[in-house]
Amino acid sequence: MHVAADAEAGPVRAPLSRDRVLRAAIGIADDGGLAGLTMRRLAEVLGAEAMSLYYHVANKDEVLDGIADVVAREINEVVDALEVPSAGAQWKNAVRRRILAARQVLLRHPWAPAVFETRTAMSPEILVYHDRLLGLMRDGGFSYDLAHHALHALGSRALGFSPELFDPGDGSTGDVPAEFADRLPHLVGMLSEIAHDDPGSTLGWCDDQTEFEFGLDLLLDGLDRLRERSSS
Amino acid sequence: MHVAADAEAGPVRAPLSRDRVLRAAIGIADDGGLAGLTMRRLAEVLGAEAMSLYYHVANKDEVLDGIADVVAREINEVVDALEVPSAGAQWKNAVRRRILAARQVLLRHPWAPAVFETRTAMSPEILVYHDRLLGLMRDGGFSYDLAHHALHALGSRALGFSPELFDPGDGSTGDVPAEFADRLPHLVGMLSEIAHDDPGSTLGWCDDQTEFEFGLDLLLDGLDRLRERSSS
DNA sequence: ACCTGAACACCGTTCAAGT
DNA sequence: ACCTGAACACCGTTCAAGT
Repeated sequence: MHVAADAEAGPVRAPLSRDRVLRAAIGIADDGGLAGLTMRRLAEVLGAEAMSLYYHVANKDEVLDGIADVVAREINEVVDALEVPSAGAQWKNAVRRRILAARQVLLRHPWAPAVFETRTAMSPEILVYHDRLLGLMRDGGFSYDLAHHALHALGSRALGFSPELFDPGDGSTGDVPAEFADRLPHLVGMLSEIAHDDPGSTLGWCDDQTEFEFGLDLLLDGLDRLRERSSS
Repeated sequence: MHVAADAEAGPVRAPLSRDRVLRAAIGIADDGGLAGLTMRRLAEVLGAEAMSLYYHVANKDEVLDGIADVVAREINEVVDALEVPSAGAQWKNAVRRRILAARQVLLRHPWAPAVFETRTAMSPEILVYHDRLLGLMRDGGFSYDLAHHALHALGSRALGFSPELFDPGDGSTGDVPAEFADRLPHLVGMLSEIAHDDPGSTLGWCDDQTEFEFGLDLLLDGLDRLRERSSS
């Protein structure tokens, strides 16, 4: 009787924990974006009241710190499984492979770059990630000084993303050529040529992956040249 | 009498306008950062009620679009005053000077990069800025295809900023070396060497301007090499 | 130890109403 | 045409209270 009554009140919800809170938060962000991640919605998904979260997490900022760290751990697990030789001139390929692998993880969590950028405290896992990247550069013969500059130069590209400030070829610029043709001659010229080169695409289509790799290789090639110069 | 009564009610406030709203918004952001920019605070500064703003501006997003565009116009005014030769090999210096001038404007509006990054619609002034940048590359002999890649590779660096995902040398990493020394050997090694090279500074101090220029020159040098290769 | 209800101090925004 | 008061539907968070 008592047992039946308990059952009627619903199955006893698994107790909350910091870990369950963070996993639920990632699920919400993956499904509906960062805007949907509120403390109230988070509690709802967990079958609890919003105020219960504060027993396991200090505030929303700690939730954001936490999910950034979980994603960074996921990245570290993936890149640590990579086995790429990194001695001498091979450093560049090793770093490149690592960064592109990290990028694949981030593509599964499109909200993560925005969270990384708002964090002020360093996630422990992101520190580990950069430490390993530094290690690969050291294998290539980088001084700490050059490696330090390199980390700054790569910036978020080191983690596999590159915030698109504006997409010079997205629809918003492509569909007003007539109006701005005389005021934006080079932009219009560029976009029409891109459309011509790739007639099947919508005007101004850009391949994110191609552009990411172009910028990454530009930086890695430049760094490799500086490495050669400094070691000779 | 009537006049005195009116005077007692306070001087008649200048009427609102879209322009006054945007200027006030920039003032708030300059003084207290983006977090302080709320519709209610904005109205208060203007001596009006929050709801009055909606007669001049559709919503807060339009305020953010607007102040981004005003800053971009300020940048365009500064860089258009530059007179730097850009023909042939001189393109690189012209682009470099332009970008560093844009950066100086952004340093006066530290909140602006964050706003640029959240805008989805392109600001007309930012389109103009990039159109001129494309023009300089064309002067240097770039194909539209290479110039297009170049804009993607530069990303926000074209506008004079580079979001610091993490500062490998800021205080938060510098003051836990003992605890993480074994887990982060390269990071700790790098930071201690930087501290040694610059004993007067706090551990891990980084010169933003120096790092910005390092990354920028790495990209520009790489692009120049591609330009030479393609034109030969 | 873990969870909750009620309440507070904020947001952006709508809508009907004032001049 | 321009501005406002009252109100709505949200936020994150505190605090005293429940088990």
